[in-house]
Amino acid sequence: MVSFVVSDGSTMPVRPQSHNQAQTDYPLSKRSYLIAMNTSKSPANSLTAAAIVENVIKCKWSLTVFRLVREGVNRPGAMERAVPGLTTKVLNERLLKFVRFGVFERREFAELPPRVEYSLTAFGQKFAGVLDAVDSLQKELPSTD
Amino acid sequence: MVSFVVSDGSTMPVRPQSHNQAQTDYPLSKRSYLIAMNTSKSPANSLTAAAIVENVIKCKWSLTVFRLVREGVNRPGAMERAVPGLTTKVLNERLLKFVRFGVFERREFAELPPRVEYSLTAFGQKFAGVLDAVDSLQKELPSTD
DNA sequence: CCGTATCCCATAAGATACTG
DNA sequence: CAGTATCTTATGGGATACGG
Repeated sequence: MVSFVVSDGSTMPVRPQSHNQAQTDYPLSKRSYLIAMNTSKSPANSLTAAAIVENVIKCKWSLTVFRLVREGVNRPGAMERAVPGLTTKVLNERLLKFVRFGVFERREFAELPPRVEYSLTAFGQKFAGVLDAVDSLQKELPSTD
Repeated sequence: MVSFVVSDGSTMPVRPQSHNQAQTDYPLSKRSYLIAMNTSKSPANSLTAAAIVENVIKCKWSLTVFRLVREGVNRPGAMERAVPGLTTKVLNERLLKFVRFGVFERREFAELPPRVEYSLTAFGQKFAGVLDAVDSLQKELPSTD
């Protein structure tokens, strides 16, 4: 009977599985699961969408900031005031990332006091599609009642 | 003329803006941007979809692991082998989170050597809609050629 | 108002070893 | 094979202060 060597030197008997596939027989090669997941600094056009979403979203506040801008709360000060807990530092980190990845656009007005507004780029509009998918997920959740 | 006090005690003259809105006049109240963003440990049914996505996605490997399972690479060993750089520890952390949030289902077979398979739950299928949105984003990216 | 810099703590994550 | 534990390093993020 086939046996399986355990780390301590002992063996475990092997009951063949249905298809009894060898350990090399897996449906998927390593492929390119990684190629995009890099946290590189390069702009959007050298990354996959998945990588952009990861880079941009994997932060506690990313979705919040995105929604704010999308809904018109587009001045840093307003955003900070609208969301208790959101700090200047983190907000700016997110804004920079969104801008760097071509999701947000930054417009500065030559006024005093200074005024800056962020808005979605054309690509950012598409990006919103992801959030819409998230929202539609909501409907699938068991009711919280 | 109205002036604006700078931190050093000096003042900056203020040129009124188009609508010259007061600083309290912002389009959005604080609302519930936060309510869902908690990193609570509770299962899916007490969280919003956005929170689930954040909790589950805000990891370097989450999207990768999700795709693996979705495409049928559903045994931990296979996943680890399929993705260079993915470690046991991180993989298990992600698998546990996915299971806890009801995205993955874990099936254990009473065999030797032990076999475990993960698969998408019904909710997980819906979750995939988010990834589809990500993939469709890909088409909107400037060509990398 | 907008943005940057620092210091400090919490969490993420890679490497490694080990149990069932 | 599947999973847990531990240790160390890297990164995230909150608070605060400051400069344009």
